[in-house]
Amino acid sequence: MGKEYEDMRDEYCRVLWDQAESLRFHAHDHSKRLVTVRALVQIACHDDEILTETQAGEIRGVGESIEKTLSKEARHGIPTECGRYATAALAMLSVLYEKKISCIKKKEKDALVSMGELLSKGQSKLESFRKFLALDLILSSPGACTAWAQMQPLESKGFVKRRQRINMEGKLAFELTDDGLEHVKHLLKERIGTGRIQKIEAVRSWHWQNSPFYVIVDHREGGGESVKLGSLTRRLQKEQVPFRTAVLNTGDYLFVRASDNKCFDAIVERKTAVDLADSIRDGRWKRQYTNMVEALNGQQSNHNLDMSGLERIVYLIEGDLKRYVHTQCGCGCMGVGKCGNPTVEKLRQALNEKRKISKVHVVETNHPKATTCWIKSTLEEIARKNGTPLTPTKKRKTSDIQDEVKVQPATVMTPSKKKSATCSKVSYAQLKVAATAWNERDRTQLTKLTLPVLKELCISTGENVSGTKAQIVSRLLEEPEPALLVLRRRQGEYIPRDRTAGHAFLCALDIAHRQGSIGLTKDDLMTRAEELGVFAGESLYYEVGPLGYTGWAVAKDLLSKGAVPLCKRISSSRYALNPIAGVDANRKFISPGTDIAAALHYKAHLRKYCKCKSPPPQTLEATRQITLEDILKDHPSSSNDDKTSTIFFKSTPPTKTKRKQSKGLFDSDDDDDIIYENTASLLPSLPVDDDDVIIYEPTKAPPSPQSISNDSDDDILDLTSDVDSPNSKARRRPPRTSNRSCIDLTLDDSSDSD
DNA sequence: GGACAAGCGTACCCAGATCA
DNA sequence: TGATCTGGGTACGCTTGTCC
Repeated sequence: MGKEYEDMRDEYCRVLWDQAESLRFHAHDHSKRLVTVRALVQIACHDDEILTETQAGEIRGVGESIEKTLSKEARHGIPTECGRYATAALAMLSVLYEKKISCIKKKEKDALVSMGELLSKGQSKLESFRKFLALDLILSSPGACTAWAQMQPLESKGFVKRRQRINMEGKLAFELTDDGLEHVKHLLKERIGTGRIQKIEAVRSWHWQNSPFYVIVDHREGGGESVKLGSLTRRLQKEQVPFRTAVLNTGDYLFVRASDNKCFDAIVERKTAVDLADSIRDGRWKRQYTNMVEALNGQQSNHNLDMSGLERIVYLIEGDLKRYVHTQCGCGCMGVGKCGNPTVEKLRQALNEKRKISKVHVVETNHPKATTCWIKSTLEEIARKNGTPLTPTKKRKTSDIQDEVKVQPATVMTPSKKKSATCSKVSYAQLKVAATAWNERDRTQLTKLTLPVLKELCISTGENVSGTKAQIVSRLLEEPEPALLVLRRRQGEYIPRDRTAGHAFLCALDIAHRQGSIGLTKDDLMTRAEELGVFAGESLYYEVGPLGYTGWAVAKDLLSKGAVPLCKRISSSRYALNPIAGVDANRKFISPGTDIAAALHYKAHLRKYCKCKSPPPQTLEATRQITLEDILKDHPSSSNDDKTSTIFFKSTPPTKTKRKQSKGLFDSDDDDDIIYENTASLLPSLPVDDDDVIIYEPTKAPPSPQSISNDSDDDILDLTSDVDSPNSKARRRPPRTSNRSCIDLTLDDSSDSD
């Protein structure tokens, strides 16, 4: 039996409420108080149990200082009053929820609750020692009431809408939004006080006896408080990933075949940002690496496990390093996690050093959820490659059911937005003929095909299906897209269209990223994107209307669209690719912006849009073009067991990828491989025949980077390049905002004007 | 089976409002 | 004052139905 823990959400909210109250009397603490209340509401509305301050600290809006307050002030064993809520946020949501439900039942449209009613009813649902101030006091001084202050974050979260109603008490009325309704339904039921402590058991295993493959989790990960109390094991359980915990000498996770205890694919070391900094500081980083190398070489064993199937080491880095920079010491050390720890730059340097090593992969995720999804997809892929797909719906043992908290039903894989992608009317045989003609670049054969077949082929290869037959055939004869872009489109995730401003920005950022820049300013990005020639319009600076169009409007989409935005602002004035992977609403793994940008940039070179001389290396998994095998394997009627359009994430061992040359175990590779090595293992790959060797046939081989240019890493954009551009008409010279020339593109970031 | 048009959805872009 | 946010318009691409 695992140790029992306590859900601390209510207690943390009490602590933050008290802190917000104490800040009420100091005008200069106003913003600090707002932050505290916002954090309080975030914790109050959090879906899952929060067992530790570390877990609380993972929540958006809960920073380091609040985390510290929680660890100092929170006490265990305080039950919430029976039938009451510990926070005003939940009490008010409960009032609005009841009103909304009654309106839905009565088929009334207006579910508004007046401010006065909200206060009085909310008070009755709140723990007895908490009070809303009187309505007139709140109206005269809205910030005075900490209970009422919790309404604003609820509005910001989109749970509640505020309306002006002159005839209602307080002249304001509130309504639960549809989003809010969906979210609070279970939350309110679960969080109402029972007068006793809710105990939660640490999850130690799930269904591993019944599965052909399972994950072994180091028991310190599975149950250790310092590493977030097995939040990951509960997530594994939620995702129906079979696992058990055990003491591992090396690594945190292993993928094991049940029949013979053989480990497959990777030995995984998970590190949070702070843990990474700590381990570098105290020497564990080197020690653990040496141990893992020995394990990989068969010089070390873990209990009865057969380690011969291990092919690589994976570092799973969880969380944004920058978020944990310690500034409170005031000494200027800027250490991650605590004073004296290495800085973000040092950590990045350490990770980049690991990326240079073949057989070592660094995967960055933004959240334990993304980490879980990576583990799940890797295990699925291992099982699939070894001919025994996971069957998570096997009959459960009673003991397992007892161990369970709440297991969500198996998530349905994201269906394609396009109907035709999943509801193919084209038979496998027809598609095979079409794909073969496509593979051989045979225009005559392609022209003989029917339009539906050609359109199906377009979908499989990621091309648009519109246009006449001749247009479609011509489109299909272009260089194939990188497989990663085809996958992302099918996931319904945002990709800027070809030759738009967004496409150009990502190409420019890709170059900067590979040159080691820590980000580009708006001006710099505009200038570089313009000079690439990727943008099909006259100019990104084209002046239209009183304000003048700068093409910059699309930047907001790059920063916001999709489950994992492609870009991020790294400071108030600098933009960079998002290096961190994540998951979408259906818990499918989403590749990071760095990979998508590399794929788009590579495509721009394949199709001769881009004039630069620094194309992404052909050796990257992100630039792997879609192949005949990919298309056929993905057809619902292919021989594959999986009849859906599910695309697994292949964990391609370096020895089997199309690397030009492997210099041997743990030797540094060419610099070309450095940047993208990190997520190569994550990149999706349509199931491939036989032994997964990816071979480009000479007839369809993409132009090598060398053929496009024989550049070195520090090459510059050669705008005198004789690459034929379809957009070869004279381009308007962008208005210069600085003295930067194209040569500036080679400058390292330190030289960037800001 | 192919071509075409209408209707619809989405990405892109514009322009005014708001924020820092 | 410059940057960002946001709502609305436009163009493009996709789906579906119809006609040849």
